[in-house]
Formats: sequence, structure tokens, C-alpha cells
Amino acid sequence: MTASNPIRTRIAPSPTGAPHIGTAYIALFNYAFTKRMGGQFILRIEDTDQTRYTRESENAILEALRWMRLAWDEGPDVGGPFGPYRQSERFAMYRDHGLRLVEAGHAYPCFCTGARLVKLREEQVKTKANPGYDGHCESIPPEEARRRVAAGELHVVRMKIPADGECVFRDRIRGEIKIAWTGVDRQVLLKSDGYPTYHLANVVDDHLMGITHVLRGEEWISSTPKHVLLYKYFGWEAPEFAHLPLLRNPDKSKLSKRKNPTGILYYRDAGYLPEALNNYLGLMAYSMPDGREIFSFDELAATFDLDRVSLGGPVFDLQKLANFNGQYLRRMDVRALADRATSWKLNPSLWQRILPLVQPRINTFSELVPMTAYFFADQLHYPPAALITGDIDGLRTARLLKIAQWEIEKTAAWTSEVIKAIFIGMAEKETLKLKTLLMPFFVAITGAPVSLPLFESMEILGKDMVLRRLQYALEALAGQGFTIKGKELKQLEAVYEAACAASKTFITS
RNA sequence: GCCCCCUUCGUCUAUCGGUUAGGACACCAGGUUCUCAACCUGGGAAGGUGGGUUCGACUCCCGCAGGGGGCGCCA
Repeated sequence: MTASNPIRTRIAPSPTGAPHIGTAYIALFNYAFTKRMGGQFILRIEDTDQTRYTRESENAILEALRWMRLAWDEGPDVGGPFGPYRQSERFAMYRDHGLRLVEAGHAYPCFCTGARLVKLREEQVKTKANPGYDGHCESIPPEEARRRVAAGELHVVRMKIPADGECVFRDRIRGEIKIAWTGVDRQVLLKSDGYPTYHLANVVDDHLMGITHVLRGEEWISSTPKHVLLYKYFGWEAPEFAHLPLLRNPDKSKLSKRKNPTGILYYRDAGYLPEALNNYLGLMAYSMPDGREIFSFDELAATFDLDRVSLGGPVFDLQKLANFNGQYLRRMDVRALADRATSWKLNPSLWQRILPLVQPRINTFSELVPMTAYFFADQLHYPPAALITGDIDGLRTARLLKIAQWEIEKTAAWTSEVIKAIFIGMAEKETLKLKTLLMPFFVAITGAPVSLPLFESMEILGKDMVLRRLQYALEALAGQGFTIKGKELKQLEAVYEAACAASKTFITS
């Protein structure tokens, strides 16, 4: 690369949930690659799905990536010459570009209803045909299509796909990849609400922002032909693509929060150091030329080489991460350790949130630390049988914990009031007294059936930690033989959601 | 079902045609220590499978199997 053609990369998270460890992993590789090559690393917020977007999530992403010290050169908070860096603020650009494609005959308005699409899919499944849009509206004469659009008929814009041949593109670490056009669907570019889909927005933005290298997860390989084709339609040069292997659960499936903690902020709250986490992530699908395993951010960035990326999906191993974190902790001098521990949770501002909960319950300071210890822990140690309380048996306890997980995952806001509402709602559905329902949760969250107020505790602990403790509780119950297996679990979820939709009583038993 | 990607110890990986296949986490044993960690020493543990190519394959090619991903008006 020459100075006049510096490389530019980006990380483009979607603010629809808790910031994911996979985002940090991809960001780290982009960051290291960019620093090595001497370019700019951009943060772009992909908030084109207005139905799922939350502001809390966007803030959490910035907070999490900042905590990871993955500093971006341009982004929604720091600005930059290619802004805005939030897709919702670039709305008009996508519309213009989408329409440009329609005029050029590369895309067309599609008036098909959701109902028709559902029916089409059902038929395709039944006849074992490839699922995908059938091109129904592609044959509408442009004149007529224009008239119907002008008349305000609801529509989307779809891209045209070649009828035959194949798309050949180069992946920087995998080599040539060929995908037949018949296997690529006629992607919606502009949704009926006028927002672009990821595919359009990502191509338009990457071009306009001068992105030269796209390092992303391998889940994108199969939609790369659409992107390549869009670049061609626009007459733009496509960036280089490099698809990194996905982080995996111990069972090799794609890393998911149901099987592993995936929230970046969970790791912070559980007492991991960002440098240890970065170091560990740098070992996923990558190795240093000299075989070193302990290395800093800067050392990784100084030597990073895409050719050293390995392709097997790495299993995210909490034990090794914990060991690395321990090594970093041990290496620190006591002064630094004190500072870091203090800025973690041993600070006055956290105490000021916790203290009001204990103040009415203590006679001496000596009771303080024992009573609040669970705020500073990750996994709690209690006998698994303690989770089974009152008239609620083990299996029902497991189901209740599971339902609470779903409810908590669904909520964006995180205050004790919101949490309280969730549990009151659950108690009503279950026709249980709130007090009775809460018993196993007291144990799961605070480690004891008698403790400080639960909802406030959950608020202070944070959503990720609460979810994690529910998971630990579920595992403890599973150890006692109370486990909900795959099929039952799916059934429970389906029945429960149906009951929610109908706002009916739902009693797990 | 169709398409694509992947395949070295349990896990993360080194190896880029010739190595006793190396390291790390985890595990086991011993040592050290007021306990426990930490630390030190040692140990078990791997190239999915069948064909090629080659004097020689973990390494290159093909088939199969296994794993993963994708097939949304989600990203």
C-alpha cells in the first residue's frame, strides 16, 4: 500500500442487543491489521433495523469497545471526514443509490405481499425447491412499475441476479470462492419502510467511506456474491474480503449466549482484564510467528499477518482465558493491582449504590462484607438443592429460571422497576405469590434465600451477570438431574410465547 | 433440501514434502510451601477416512465422512 492509498477498515456492529464478544474478536483483527498496515479503523453503527434498534445497545457497544481499548479513528462519537457514521443518519444516500440501480435496470420495485412470500416459501419447502424469491415482479414493465410506485403502492426494491453462471471472488485468506448465481437470491435492497437492508447499506457505506479491506465473520461468505454484484452494478471497485472463522461453543456450534457468556461487559463485570481478553482473542484463529502466546495489543498489531490466520472455528475456552487473566494479574505490581481492582468494583461509587441496601440490616461494619460479597463474585457457591424451595420442585424451578432468562433477554432497559415488573408478570402468569416465585431467584442471584433486596441487587449486578448466574443455577439443577432437554425446551419456549402473545395464564409444572 | 466454508492432542495452535509431529490451557504424578493457589519437574494425549501424485506425505489433488455457516422487508 502506498501513502496515497492507505488502507481503511471498519467494524460495523448492529445495536440490537448486548455487545457481543464476537464483535470484539472481529474488531481486534481489523484493528491489528489496520495498525500493521498503517491505516484507519472506522466504527460504523448499522442501525437500519429500526424495529430492533435500541439506544441502550448503541451506548453499550461504544462502552464495551472502549473498555477493550479498540480505539477507532472515525466513528459516531468522534466524527471524521466520511460521516455520519450512523446508518440511520445516512438514510437518503441509500434511497438515492437504490433508485439509481432501478433506473439502470439492475433492480426493480417488488409489490409482492408478505403473505405471498410466506406461501411461496411453503410451496418451495414442500416441493423441496430452493427457497428464495421467484422473481414475480421482475417482469412488470418499468412503465407500469413506475406508475404503481407513484400511486403510493407499498413495495420493496429488489436486485436482479444473473440467471446463470457463477460469481467468482477472492477471499484474502481462503483463496478463490465460486458460487453459482442460481443459488443467490434476489435480495431486497430497500425495505418498504424506505430503510436499506444490510446488503445495500454496507456496500454503499464501504465505498463512500473508502473501505479497502473487509475483515468479517465467515457467516457472510454466502452473501458476498450479492455485494460483489452491487459493486459491479455501481461501477465501483470492490474491497478485498477476508472472512474470519467464527468463535464456537464447546460443542462447536456458533458461539451463543445460551451456551456461553457472550457479552463483552460480562467479562468486565466478572473481573477480567481487557488486555488479557484481547490477548486471548488474539489466539483465536491466530498465532504469532515466534509462537509466543502472551503478547500485548501493540505486539500483535506490530506483527499482524493475515496469512497466519487459521481457518478452523476456534472454541472459546473460558479456562484458558481465566488462566491468562491470572497471569496478567500476577505480573502486575501491587500498586497497579490496587488501582485496577479499585476501578473495577472496589470503589466508592459502587459502594454508594450497595450501601442503602445493607444500611437497615447491619449493626456493625463487620457485617458489611459478608452480606454484600455476592456483588463481587462471578459464580456463587451454594448447595444446588438450595435452589429448590417451597412447593416448587426441581423441574419447575428449572423452567422458571429459563423463562426468566427469556424475559430478561427481551428487555432493553435495566432498572429495578423494570425487573420488578418482569417478576410480577411471571408470578401472575404462574399464579404464584411473588414471594414464592422469588425464592429460587434469591438463591441463584445472591447465593442465599435470605439476602438484600433482589431487584435492586439485579440492577446493580447488571443484566449480563444476572443472566450468567441464572445459567449457573440451571447448570446446578442439571447436576441434580433437573434438566430441560432440547425438544422439551423448544416446546416450552413455543408454548410460553404463545401464552404471552395471548396474555394468558401459563403455569409451568 | 440446496449452496458454501472447514478438518493436527479434550481445547487453542506450530508445521508451509523428509521433525522422536513442537508449544499453551486443561488433566495426572512428583517437588516446593504453614493451608490453598502460584511456581518447578515429569507424564499421558493428535494429523477423520479411502484413493491418488511423489523416492518420500500431516503437508499437494480427488472422493467420502464429520463439523460449521448461509438460504429473512435481521445484521
